[in-house]
Amino acid sequence: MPAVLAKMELNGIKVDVAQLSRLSSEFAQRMAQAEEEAFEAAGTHFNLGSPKQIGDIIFGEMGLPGGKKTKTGAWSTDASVLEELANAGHALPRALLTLRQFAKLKSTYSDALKTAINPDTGRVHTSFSLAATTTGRLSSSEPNLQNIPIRTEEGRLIREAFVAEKGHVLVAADYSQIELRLLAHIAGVDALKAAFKAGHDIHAMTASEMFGVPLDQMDPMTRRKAKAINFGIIYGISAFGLANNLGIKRDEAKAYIDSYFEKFPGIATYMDAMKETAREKGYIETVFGRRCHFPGIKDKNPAMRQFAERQAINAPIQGSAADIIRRAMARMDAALEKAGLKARMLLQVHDELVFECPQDEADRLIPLVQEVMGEAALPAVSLTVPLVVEAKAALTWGQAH
DNA sequence: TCGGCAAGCCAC
DNA sequence: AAACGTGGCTTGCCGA
Repeated sequence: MPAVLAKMELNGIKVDVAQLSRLSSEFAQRMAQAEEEAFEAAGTHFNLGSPKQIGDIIFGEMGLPGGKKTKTGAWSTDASVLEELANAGHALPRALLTLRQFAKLKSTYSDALKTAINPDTGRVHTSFSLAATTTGRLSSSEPNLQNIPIRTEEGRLIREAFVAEKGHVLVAADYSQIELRLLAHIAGVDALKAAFKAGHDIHAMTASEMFGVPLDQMDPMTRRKAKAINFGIIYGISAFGLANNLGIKRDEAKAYIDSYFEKFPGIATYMDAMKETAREKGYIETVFGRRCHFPGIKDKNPAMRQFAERQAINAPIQGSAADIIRRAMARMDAALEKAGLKARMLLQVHDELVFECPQDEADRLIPLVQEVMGEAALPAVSLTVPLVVEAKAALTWGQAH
């Protein structure tokens, strides 16, 4: 296994070539159909892959209500813009969304993964960079296996093409809500810590606190709003960003954020503390004391400074999570060997580890992995929230979730 | 033909 | 003035 200073290569993962080929054909057909519908709706032929031409047609010739502009001043034609127009009943934006979806899946995944197969091993070997991110996360490239689709039904088919060797299974083990748990620990938010200790649905609980809806009457939309806010908090939220994300007015977003800070006052204190630390020291620390530096925190440009402030809010959380899973990975091979397991660690996806093992080994592998990952902060740090690791074995990566 | 930027989009 | 964190890949487009 080649290993150089800044990169490491793990074992590689098997992909089902025939399945990828079937998907490429399927996606090509769906693209062709969407192209036909797009040209029909536009009443003219143009380059459907060119955002600029799309903008000219939709907002120029067709005169549909334009929304956002890109930073160069062109009409934005991104998914949120097209989605709004499609929902208003316009055929061209709907066709373009479909076309974009399948073009993405085909070019970036089903086609590219086939060419990434190493002929010697018959497997796909990514490269993990160890020092490429500001927070201490790994990154993955050539090919990137940390952004394999999962959120849509069609995209999930790509993940189903990652398979175990004959007689083996894949085991996916992921930390449940690790960043929110770390936020609760680092910021010392008792209400959040209590919820995690009790094993409650954290987004539902947040929604209940903020909107005064009893847990047993929680509706999906209210929970969704709370979920977006929870993520926003981790990212150094702004009313503008939340409004954009949820498709609501800025006033409404601001009211949500104010309400959140009122219910969980420890959060605002935490955010201010991180900004101040970054300003005074130039860096923040993860729970293990690893430092992340933010030179932009003193920039004369306010936008640069504010960006650095949001980074300083996010980095202790994201960085601590990166530390924890790295500690688990560092201990994993020895733990597997000690337990007499043949399992191999194949991939890391920020809060998830993927293993391959003989079929009859999975029942022993799963509790071991859960223990190593769950205890990974110890003995250096004793977290005040539990770390929960969900793990499942299956024949494909998609089914292991 | 090549490199780089912009736009867009996939993941956590 | 800008506007929610961390990445990588693909296409279109423009200039060398």
